[in-house]
Amino acid sequence: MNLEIANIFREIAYILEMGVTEKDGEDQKSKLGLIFKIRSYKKAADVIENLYTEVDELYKTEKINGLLKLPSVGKAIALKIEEYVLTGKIHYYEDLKKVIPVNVSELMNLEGIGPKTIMTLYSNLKIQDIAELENAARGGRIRSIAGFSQKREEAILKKIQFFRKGKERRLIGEIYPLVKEIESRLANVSGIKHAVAAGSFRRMRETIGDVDFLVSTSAEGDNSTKTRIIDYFINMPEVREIVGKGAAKAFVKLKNGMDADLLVVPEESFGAALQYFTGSKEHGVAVRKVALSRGLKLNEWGVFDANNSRVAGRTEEEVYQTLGLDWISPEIREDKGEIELALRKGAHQHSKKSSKGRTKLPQLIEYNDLQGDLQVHSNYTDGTFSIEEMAQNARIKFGLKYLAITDHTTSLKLANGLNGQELMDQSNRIAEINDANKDNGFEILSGAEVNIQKDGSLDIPNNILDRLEIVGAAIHSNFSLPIDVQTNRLLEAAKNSSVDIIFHPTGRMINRRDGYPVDMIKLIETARDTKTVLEVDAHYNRLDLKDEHIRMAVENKVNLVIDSDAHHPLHFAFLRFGIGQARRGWAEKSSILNTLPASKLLDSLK
DNA sequence: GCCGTTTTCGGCCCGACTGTTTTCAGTCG
Repeated sequence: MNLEIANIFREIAYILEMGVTEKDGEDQKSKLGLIFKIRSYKKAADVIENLYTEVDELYKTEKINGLLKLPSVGKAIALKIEEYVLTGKIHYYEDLKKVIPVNVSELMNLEGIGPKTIMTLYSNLKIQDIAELENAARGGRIRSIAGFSQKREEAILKKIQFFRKGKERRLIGEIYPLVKEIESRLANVSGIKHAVAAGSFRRMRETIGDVDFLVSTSAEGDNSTKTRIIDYFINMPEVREIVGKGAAKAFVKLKNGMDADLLVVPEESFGAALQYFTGSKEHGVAVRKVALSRGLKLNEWGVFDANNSRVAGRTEEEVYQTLGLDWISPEIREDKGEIELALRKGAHQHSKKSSKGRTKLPQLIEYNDLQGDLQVHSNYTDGTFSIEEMAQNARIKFGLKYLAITDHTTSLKLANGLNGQELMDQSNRIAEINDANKDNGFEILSGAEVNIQKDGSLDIPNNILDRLEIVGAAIHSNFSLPIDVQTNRLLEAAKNSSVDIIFHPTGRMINRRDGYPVDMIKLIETARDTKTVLEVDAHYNRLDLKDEHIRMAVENKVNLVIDSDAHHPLHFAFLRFGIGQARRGWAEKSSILNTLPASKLLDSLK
């Protein structure tokens, strides 16, 4: 429901935007009014898309007043939401569609095509969607429109190609090594002082659309240095195509299909540029508003006072501080309450953005806070290495103090799941290994990743499970049951006295499948009441829980763990992505049990 | 169309690049 409404509001905004400059007769003032009306619809769309609760639920309990409490939702938009909830339609939108029957949302997917271009294409050639645009371009009809050239026509065909290929966002784990490699190479180019991959990469988002490299140079005004840096960037071996370049910027397409940008700034602007290019867009907009409210202006070159002289910009800390804000970790820069909490006392009070009783920014878990890993697989099942090899790598290469071997259980035939007797044998083997390595300060815990069956029962009896130290339960089958049945399976598992942790609670695979439907509020409440731990699976194609669920769990005082789900010794590196995910969910060290030493961790389980 | 310890009117985030209608509108992040 929320996504449908958000899409309608966004489409309304685009259609209004298509007509803005057409109103020649109208004065500048009403034109401006329309621009801000458009912005209002877009803002409302963003808010509704990101809501925790469905608007029809909200409407059911609080009627129109509930809608009006949402930020960027006023009377006109609330009435339209109400209309959609009650009738499934918004007649204002239907009417606009009658006048301009164009699939704007689809055409907007083409890079470089915006509302104005879409309007021109429609009024000249009656083009309504990408298929018709492609036909017109192939037939050479685009170039006949005033202001369009053959070059533009070819560019459009190219953009359609890119769209067709699927501009899928990359999983952060897939591109992490390459981005880090480019980042460190840039840092070593002479003339560059700092080099950072900013954007969603720095915010540790699950998926990355493009990478923004930011570098600073001490040689201010020295254009030859900047040119040399830009030349270095566009000539890197990873570059397939140069999309564009200016005096201080360059855009390229990498051989792996990903877009990458470079921005070169002087050292005294580095902090402001880093703030700007880290985003998110919403966070940046909100921070610039804070600047305005204090009579300052913020852009990528610095913070400027009323006389337009720079008062900050060298470091990010300095930028935030000058605006009266505490420095905010990149992972939570989403304008979801962090700015209100970062405001130093005295400023603001009434905000529609809630942060559930918080008065300060969270002290996020740090990237070196984990002491152990509680979901690790060995060659007893579908892992590729022995228990000893996994343990040795965790200890020596990744600095961990303990891990739990949690191989699959019997009903997971694909993974050669262990039965009760085999689990006991493995547990004895683990005891032997621990005995033989008493002095290395590392402990292997016995465990299992038990299957939750269709009715919520487990495929290993409790009297066996109770002899293991870590029991994780997970769903691996029957994904398409309805939400109430699926949720009940998980609730039954959580209520099981032998189950310590629910592994990868939603079962999703990013970019591949959505996961089974779960009533996450019920699961979180049950986890809280039964002292069951929820896992943040750190494998970059899972990252399960999602950030908003982590935040809900933390607010409800549910304990979490971050596990690599390692099937190979190198997979312990995935823990970084799980920590990033936990940080994006506002998790503090105290919420994550495997930041504790093994003995205290075991004491904290049910 | 939304918003408000400068509140019911008059504001609303900002700059770079592109292509071309050579002075700026359109698009993007």
